[in-house]
Amino acid sequence: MSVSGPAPTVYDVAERSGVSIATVSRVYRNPEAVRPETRERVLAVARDLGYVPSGSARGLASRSTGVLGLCFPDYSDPDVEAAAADDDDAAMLYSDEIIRGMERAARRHGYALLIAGSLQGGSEVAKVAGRVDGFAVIARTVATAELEAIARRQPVVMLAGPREDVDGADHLDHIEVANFDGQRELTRHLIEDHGLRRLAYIATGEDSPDVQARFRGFLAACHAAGVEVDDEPALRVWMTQAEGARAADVLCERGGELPQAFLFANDQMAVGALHALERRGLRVPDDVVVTGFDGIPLSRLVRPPLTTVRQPMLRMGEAAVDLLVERLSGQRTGDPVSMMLPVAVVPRASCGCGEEVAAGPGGR
Amino acid sequence: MSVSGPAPTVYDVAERSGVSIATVSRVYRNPEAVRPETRERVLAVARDLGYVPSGSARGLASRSTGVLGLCFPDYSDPDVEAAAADDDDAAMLYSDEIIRGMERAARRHGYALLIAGSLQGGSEVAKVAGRVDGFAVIARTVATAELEAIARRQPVVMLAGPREDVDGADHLDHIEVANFDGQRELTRHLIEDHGLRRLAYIATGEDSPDVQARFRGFLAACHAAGVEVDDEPALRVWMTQAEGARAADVLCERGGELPQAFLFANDQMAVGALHALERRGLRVPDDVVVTGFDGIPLSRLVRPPLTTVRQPMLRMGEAAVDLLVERLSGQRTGDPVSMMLPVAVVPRASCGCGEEVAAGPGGR
DNA sequence: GCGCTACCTGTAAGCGCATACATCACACTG
DNA sequence: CAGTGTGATGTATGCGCTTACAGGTAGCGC
Repeated sequence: MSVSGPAPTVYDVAERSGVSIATVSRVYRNPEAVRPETRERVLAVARDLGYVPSGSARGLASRSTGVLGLCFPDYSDPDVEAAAADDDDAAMLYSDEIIRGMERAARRHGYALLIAGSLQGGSEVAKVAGRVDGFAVIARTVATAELEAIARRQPVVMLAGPREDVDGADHLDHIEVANFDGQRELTRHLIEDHGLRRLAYIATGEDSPDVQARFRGFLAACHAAGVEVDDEPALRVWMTQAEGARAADVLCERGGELPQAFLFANDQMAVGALHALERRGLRVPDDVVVTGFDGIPLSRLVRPPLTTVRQPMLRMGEAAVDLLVERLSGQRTGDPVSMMLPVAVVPRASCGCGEEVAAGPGGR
Repeated sequence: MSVSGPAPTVYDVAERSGVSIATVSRVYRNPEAVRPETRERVLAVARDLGYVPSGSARGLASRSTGVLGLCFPDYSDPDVEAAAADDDDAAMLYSDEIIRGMERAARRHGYALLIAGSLQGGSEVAKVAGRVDGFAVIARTVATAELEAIARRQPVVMLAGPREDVDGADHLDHIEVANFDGQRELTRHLIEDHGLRRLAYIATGEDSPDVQARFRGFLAACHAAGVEVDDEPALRVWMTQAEGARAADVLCERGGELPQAFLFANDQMAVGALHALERRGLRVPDDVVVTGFDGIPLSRLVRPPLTTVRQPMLRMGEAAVDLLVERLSGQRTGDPVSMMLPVAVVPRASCGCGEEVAAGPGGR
């Protein structure tokens, strides 16, 4: 009933099917090179021995693993019991979407995906780097210097984060999202198309480069339109729904004129604010406009549907795999590339735009 | 700029730091066994050589990889371009949550996670099985016979699916969710606490064992309460929002008395139905009660908040890792276990229950 | 000063597979 | 019938590391 003895190897299969280990190996790696009847015989033996080729041995011998990797940060509560019970946390994360994008793309290219999160920049990199042919790292998960050293010997692509992070890194490919452009465009939309001028930007406490870029995009649009704004966000809170609700409360109770619009640095906060405003009896968008950033699925489902900027996270995962595969296949060998994925402003009811996008789930 | 030569090995590090390869190895595997100054010297050399131990070689030599695996089905549109643009599909999937649960739990135990999806039961199992110390498989991804053969040599746990699937499998551990109990309990709630008797169950087209169990739970509750129902679901549609909306429309237009409640086999369909009913001017829960199943995050965010049954997907991932680790550490060696995770009915406004749970995101 | 122990380091033998190369059988060609 | 090519298989080596086991050195008590 329990695990029975050591796993069978090529030697076992070879012996029992009366061939050499080379032939067994060929049955798996290069089946056409083996006579059909031999092949069948070997496979039959393998099957009833429960033989599975050792990935480690194969990796060693062939100098490639057939696996791509991803290192991502996990900011979650270390106490997983709590995290599991936490609704807010159960929403789809940034990284989940990248994982899915990468896994699908990797599979298309015949690779599997090895993932390893890290809490405080632990050295899971080494664990990953050593067992994959190439890997992606979400920005700020691993020190750039360490990555650069590894990237000298194996393809590495950095995801998100600003380009400056990879300046001076001669080997890191880089993919980022047009945070700046997206927030600027959304802000421009509010100013020009909706005629708003009193705007409050709510950023996050962590100094995420992405959030910084978004805020700069916001500033740029304001300056371009001659709208007065502070050089600092109106508020900084954590990027959760609860905190977004709190932010809305704070801004409402802060003296002076109520802003015409709350621009949140992500959707989660914006959704929280929507609820807080509803409780206060303020109507969105009539009394105040609310916008988010990310384009998470529920941004479309809240009432009113949330105007936001859609980030192509799945695409980012795919693009990462593409870059890695290009390097691995030798199609590309030169200097590192730095690509920027476009984002799309998604105007919905929370900024006063038509209901057409909010019509419902049927409207694909 | 490009990848420069072969990766450095223990030999390179050993040579340049004037020690033997055994010492280099010990620096990584058993640092206390090496004199501190030696250790530092080796690490320094390793660092500036960009040395990373080869996972394959280590795996071969030590007969363990430090990696756990997960095989899951991916029903998504093979055309990823389309899938990426598809909102419905961008919702958090079943598997995403399991992946996250497993990754976190694996990390706590010092393992990384290797994931491989499969479209039509391709043999990604072999790819995974060969490179991990143990792995989990979501039901119906891989033929049970094949799994059983592998499970003779390495811990394997089957996730979800009915217990019958692992009957006769002497080596497969098994984790399932109390689908039957959950749906029965929810149904009982509608019948007894809300006094409803005309219930319509909407199942899915695929004959998922989980959905079947849910339907049986529904039937059991009806029979127990003496409520008349067909032996077949009122309708079978795909498990998407769009299809849920369509289902609601069909049921509304079907002649005869309108059911008092629509019980959907999952949340996605129920959310779709909510929108469809709103369009038709029907009020939930006053005109008709709607319930879902799964407890996905957006079930709490739609209006009205959706009564549902919460499935502990993160827990399932954790439990899978726990089982694997127990086997690997030799803490457990006997017959396979089959555990059932409890679910919780979450009564919310869509069945007429209090608004307290729907108060907002702040209410943790 | 001797033997003993404790600690550190080196030696060497694989781990299971891929693969270049050698071998062999078997047509075919001329 | 020797000569030559072709396809199937075997032989042998090494991939980079872990890990007994075997030294070697220094400290200790007597």
